[in-house]
Amino acid sequence: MEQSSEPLGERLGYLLKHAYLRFAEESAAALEPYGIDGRELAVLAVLSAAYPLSQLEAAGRLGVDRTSMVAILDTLEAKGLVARRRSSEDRRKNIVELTDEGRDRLEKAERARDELERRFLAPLGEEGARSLTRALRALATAPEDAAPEA
Amino acid sequence: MEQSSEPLGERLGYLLKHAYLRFAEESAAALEPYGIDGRELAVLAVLSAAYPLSQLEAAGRLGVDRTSMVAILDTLEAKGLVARRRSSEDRRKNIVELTDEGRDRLEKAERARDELERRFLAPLGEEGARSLTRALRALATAPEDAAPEA
DNA sequence: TATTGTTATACTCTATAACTATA
DNA sequence: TATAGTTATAGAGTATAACAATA
Repeated sequence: MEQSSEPLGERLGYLLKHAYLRFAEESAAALEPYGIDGRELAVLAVLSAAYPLSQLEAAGRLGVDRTSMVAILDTLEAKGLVARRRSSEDRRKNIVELTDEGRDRLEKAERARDELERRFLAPLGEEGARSLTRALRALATAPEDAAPEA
Repeated sequence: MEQSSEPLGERLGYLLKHAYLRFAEESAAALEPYGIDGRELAVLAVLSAAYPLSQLEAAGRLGVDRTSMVAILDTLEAKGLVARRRSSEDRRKNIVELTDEGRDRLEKAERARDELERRFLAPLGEEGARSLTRALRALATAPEDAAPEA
């Protein structure tokens, strides 16, 4: 008597997890030459905004909590890619800014990430890649949070 | 000067991770009434095969290592859903089988998982859901591993 | 010697609580 | 009192090494 369910490798949970894990693996490899990981790259990108951000603001935009942000910034600061300075307006706040090297690293690593995304999605074809991104966007956000697009 | 990269919420890594996390969250909620998690359900499903499996064989089919399998089976055995017995042919091996209650639980939890998958993918429509599954299947397996379908 | 199950250990990620300095 | 940054701690999850029984 065979089980009625599909093979394990077809289950949605398995597929989502392994698609993510495989991307994470390739992402680590693609960013390795730049000495940062995906999370650090996201922080650098956030900090490249038009106006300077505090640690808490940066954390809020990335959906990480402030204690994690401390650790990430410690690492990035040790690498010389960001600099903290006390806000003169509110001395509780740290303003975090990219160093020149941080800006340079961001630009190069972003190119590598972009190239990786293209390579990773290549097997799907152009229309398939667009369709996947659209679907993931719909699924990644809980229905309650979903803001109707303008 | 605005950054050239897309918003963080559009990055492939972010989308894959959060789509997975959201499914994992809903999956936990959907299975909660049955007293098992997704991993335990997968083990039960594997053990419902036509012929009995050893711990190592079960671990191999799920891609978990044998030390993790020990812990999962400890839990499932404590819940009365599986039973271990020494193989009489090779006394190093544990044959693991579903109990009657395990079989019953598997059936009910599988229905809940199936229902969850449908509900989770509903926003995509029927064709969108099929297309996503197809894409994830292509991405979840590394190109080298990809076996051409018969 | 190699394999199966087991235990112990370590390492990463993340979440929580508590401390400090400032407001 | 509340907020921003920090530190310490604990909890999942996973990987590695070593051990006992058996082959």
